[in-house]
Amino acid sequence: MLQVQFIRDNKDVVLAGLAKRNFADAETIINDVLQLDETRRSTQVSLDNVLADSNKLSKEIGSLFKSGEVQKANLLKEKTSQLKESGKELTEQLNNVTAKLQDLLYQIPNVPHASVVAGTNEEDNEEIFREGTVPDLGDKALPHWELAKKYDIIDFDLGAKISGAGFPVYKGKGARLQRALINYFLDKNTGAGYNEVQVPHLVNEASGFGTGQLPDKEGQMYHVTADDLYLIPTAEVPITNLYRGSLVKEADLPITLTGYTPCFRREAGSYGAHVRGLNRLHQFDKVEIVRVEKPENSYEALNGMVEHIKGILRELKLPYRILRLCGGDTGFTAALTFDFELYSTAQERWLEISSASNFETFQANRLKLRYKNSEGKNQLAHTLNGSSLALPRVLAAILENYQTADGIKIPEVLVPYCGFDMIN
RNA sequence: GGAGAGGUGGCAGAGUGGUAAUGCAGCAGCCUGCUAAGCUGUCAUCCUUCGGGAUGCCCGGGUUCGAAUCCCGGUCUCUCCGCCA
Repeated sequence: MLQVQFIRDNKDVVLAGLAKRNFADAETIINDVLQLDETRRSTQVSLDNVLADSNKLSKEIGSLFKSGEVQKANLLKEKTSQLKESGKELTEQLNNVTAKLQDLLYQIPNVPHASVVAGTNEEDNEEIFREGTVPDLGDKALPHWELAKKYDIIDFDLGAKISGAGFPVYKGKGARLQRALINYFLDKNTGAGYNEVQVPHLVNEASGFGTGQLPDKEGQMYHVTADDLYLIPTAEVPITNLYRGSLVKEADLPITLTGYTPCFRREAGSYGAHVRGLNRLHQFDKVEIVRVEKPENSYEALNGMVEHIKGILRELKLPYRILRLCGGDTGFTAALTFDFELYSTAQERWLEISSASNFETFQANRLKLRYKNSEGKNQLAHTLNGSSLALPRVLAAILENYQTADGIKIPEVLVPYCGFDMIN
């Protein structure tokens, strides 16, 4: 959520930023926000004055009672009723205007970073880096869902039986490879200084609000209505919310965390060939990294995260590219996002496997995540996160890119984690 | 699931109807020479015409001239019992 003060002071910047996202009616909404803010402030001044008068009277009445002047006190009491009335009215007005303002603020996405280009969808994203070689598999290359069947390592039908489509069952070496990937990713992250955490997979409403999944992405999360909890769509939610409402010491920054969780997404509205196999699931595993940073360090930190993820993909020897998302494709809460995509040789398409973002103060403002700066003042921190990595598509890419006539080779770095070097 | 206790600033911790003590930590300044201490101010949020004003004691209502304090509802934590991996 943007800060009203920021909008007030940087209206042009905000409008220009929202334009890069093709955010409809930006001008109207921003003007409404400013208008409501003004009304809010003037209403508050009026209310404050009424309350001040009322407080003054109360004090007088109090001291009159103390000195035994009951009659005078009772006379003053009558005067308070009118103040009470207008106080009530003004309070109602204030609540009203504040709620409206809040509603509007919740609808405004983050202002993109200066480096983000305008654009409407993924076609406008900029490729900024590419590395690794695409293996030549000839025309006998199988897509991962066929490989999974051939070697009996992932069973989509079984998953469909016990849960539904999009809930695969990993078996044998497939299950072991999953576990290997999780451990490998976590080791890479902790090796880079991230502190490992294990967090709940169900979160309350406040947490959903804190990181921005609620209210607008309500339909994407599984909602356990009996207890009013949500299954997490990403570890970002519980991990970032660890610091909701916190005032951290400057010396404790940066806070760097990593955690493995399953992720649950309803993916309402998804269909077609692009959701086959592991491409899009309702439940998948992911290892996440999260950082809380001082504002002046957050972009350097984002670059550090990008470099870190690059390192992992290099070790896995998978062909990948990095995109800087355009305004229209950048998530609601992010200011700058880099997507990592692996090349799926058999499907001949790029698969997103990581997204690293800087949210600046957008989440922190909702989370009330502040730190005491060097002047002793409380200041909103910057939050960042990235996947390192999302498992299913990495697995898909490994299966497809490492397939041979004899079976699927295991990438070297994963062999110690798997305990085997071939799936056949 | 049943019973009880509790939720006060960054932290600790008073306050049971008259308008949030105190300590520690942080920040600024002053002073002092001895392993850092002392003193002063500041130290939640909003508004402000920069004089101040308002709000704030888990959340939402209510009673009252006046609520951290009393009442009702909710929520969370802790303890005990029950159930149980």
